[in-house]
Amino acid sequence: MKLAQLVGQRLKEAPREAGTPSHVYLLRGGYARPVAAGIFTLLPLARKVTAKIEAIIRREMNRIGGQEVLMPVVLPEELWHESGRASDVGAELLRFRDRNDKPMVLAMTHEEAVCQIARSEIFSYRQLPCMLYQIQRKYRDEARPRAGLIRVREFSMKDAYSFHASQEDLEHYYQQAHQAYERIFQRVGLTDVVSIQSDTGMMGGAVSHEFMALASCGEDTLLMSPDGSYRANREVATAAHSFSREEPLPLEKVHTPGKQTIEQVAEFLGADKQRTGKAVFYLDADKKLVYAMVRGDFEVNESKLRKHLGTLRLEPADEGAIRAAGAEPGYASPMDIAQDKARMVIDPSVAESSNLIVGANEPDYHYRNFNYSRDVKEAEIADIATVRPGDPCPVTGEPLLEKRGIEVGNIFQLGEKYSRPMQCTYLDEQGREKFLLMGCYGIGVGRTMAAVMEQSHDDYGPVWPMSIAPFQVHLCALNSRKPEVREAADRLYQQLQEAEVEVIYDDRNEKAGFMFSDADLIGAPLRLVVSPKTLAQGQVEFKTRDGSEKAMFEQEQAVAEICKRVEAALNYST
RNA sequence: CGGGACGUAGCGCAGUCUGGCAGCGCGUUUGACUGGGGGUCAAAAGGUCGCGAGUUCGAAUCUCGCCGUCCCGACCA
Repeated sequence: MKLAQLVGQRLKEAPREAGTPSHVYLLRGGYARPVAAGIFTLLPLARKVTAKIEAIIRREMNRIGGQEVLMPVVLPEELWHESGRASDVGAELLRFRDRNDKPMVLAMTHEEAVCQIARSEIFSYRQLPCMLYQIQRKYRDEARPRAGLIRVREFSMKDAYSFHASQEDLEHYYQQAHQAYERIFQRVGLTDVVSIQSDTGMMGGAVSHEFMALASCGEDTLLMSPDGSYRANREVATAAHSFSREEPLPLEKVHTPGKQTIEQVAEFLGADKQRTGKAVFYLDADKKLVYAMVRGDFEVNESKLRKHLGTLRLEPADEGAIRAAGAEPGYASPMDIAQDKARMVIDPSVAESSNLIVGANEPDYHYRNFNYSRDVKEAEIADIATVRPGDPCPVTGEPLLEKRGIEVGNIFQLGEKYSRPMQCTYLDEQGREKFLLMGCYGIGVGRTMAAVMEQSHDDYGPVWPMSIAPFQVHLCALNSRKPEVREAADRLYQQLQEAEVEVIYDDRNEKAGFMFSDADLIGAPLRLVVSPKTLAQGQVEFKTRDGSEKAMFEQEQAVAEICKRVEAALNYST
């Protein structure tokens, strides 16, 4: 391919909307163009990269017995009613009607569709286990797309679904999938990927892991022990706190005029925030009030709370709802909540501490010396506190580190979550009808490309690993109007093509710096430069994009060297 | 959905406060020179100033409404 004909202009300056490195280089390098918020066209460079990522995914899915299928993007909404998710998910699911006024949706994932196949095609334990996968587009009507291809509304995803006759078999396969994912991310060149415990969220199921590419622009927050033995999404992370108990002192009502926040109360009473209790009110999916309480120096973790409550939605409660349960906003007391009007969930940081300052349930008053076991009759105790960096690791006890990550993949043990409502059954050896046990496994393709860019770039552009580079070699002919340069470069171009090396050839009559800048933005791992200077020595210049190597070769040697390196880099073995 | 910023040529921006010919740099086209990190000179093409109303002799500029994009938060397999 000649660079002059490559569609996708390189830009000297980044468009204003681009913030993160991958977003900047996707736009500057001519990889992708925005069509609407969170909706992109992939230009040839990006499509070459994603095609290579997809090929790697296919190989690894096939290796663990995957069978590729292709399910539709447009699905009847009734399928989503069958699974029960039509009412669980909100506006992210784009719903519309077809010409016959039939309610339809754009698939945001394909559990329902694959269940429909499973129940019509899988009848016997003899067919199990099996796994179906596809690489297909998904649409999620995200409230806030961001960071280029990292969070988009329409995207390409590899999604896989496995079916099993037993929990043991599901768990065994889950391990295989986990290993396949590690191979995939290694092969695409992601250097910092960790699998972490995660929230199952709307997918449901018992066990799940997220694969996180560590990157500062990542939107997920991870907590890790320094030795890496504990890794969890902040949504589920726990800490091994120890709380000190003291002899309970008598309750004492104190005047705290106008002091509503923890900061104000603690400062006014000259106490540490650790000596206070913080009340936070929510409304669950049924609009029932939830009273959540953590120690004053903690924050309520809504993911953990949601999971504990078994609800998919939580919203902050307004003052009216709080008052309706007999609580005073700003001065809420855990002792005066009408039990039938609110669910009270108390974090161990409160339940296991002594003599805390809490609200007195009337304006401008707090209590000192609140003790959960003495002062509260009925409440649920659950870990609902957000873990902070520095908190003690639940495994090693060391201070936890906080990192940011891009979720490039995830795997779930779904069990019967979908097979039961959708009636996906098979007959076991005894002829009994049973529900299929399912696992599901996703990888975001475009997001993976962006994550590689985030992890592998310099000030001039992406530095692609050979395995997914849009081109393997960038050939520059400097001063190409000189016949000897053109002749030598043309010959190199031809030889490389004949050797089936993927080469981008820049024979434009441009200044060296201009051409090098374009080459940096395209990011091919190897570069050859032909110029009057190199030809004076009968040679061409060889460079690696990462700057680690530079050498002069005779032409034939150069071709041989390139072939050798391309082959070596792609010859992946496990 | 809450808060903030922005919308003028393909990209980056000035002009808007204080109404009066639509500008600059880069990129693109043509030619010459140049030749190892976005070069120089000359010429050229390229605009419903986000959209719609209104005020005015006159609106990119003032007023009202709408749309879009980005950032922070909420939300999110």
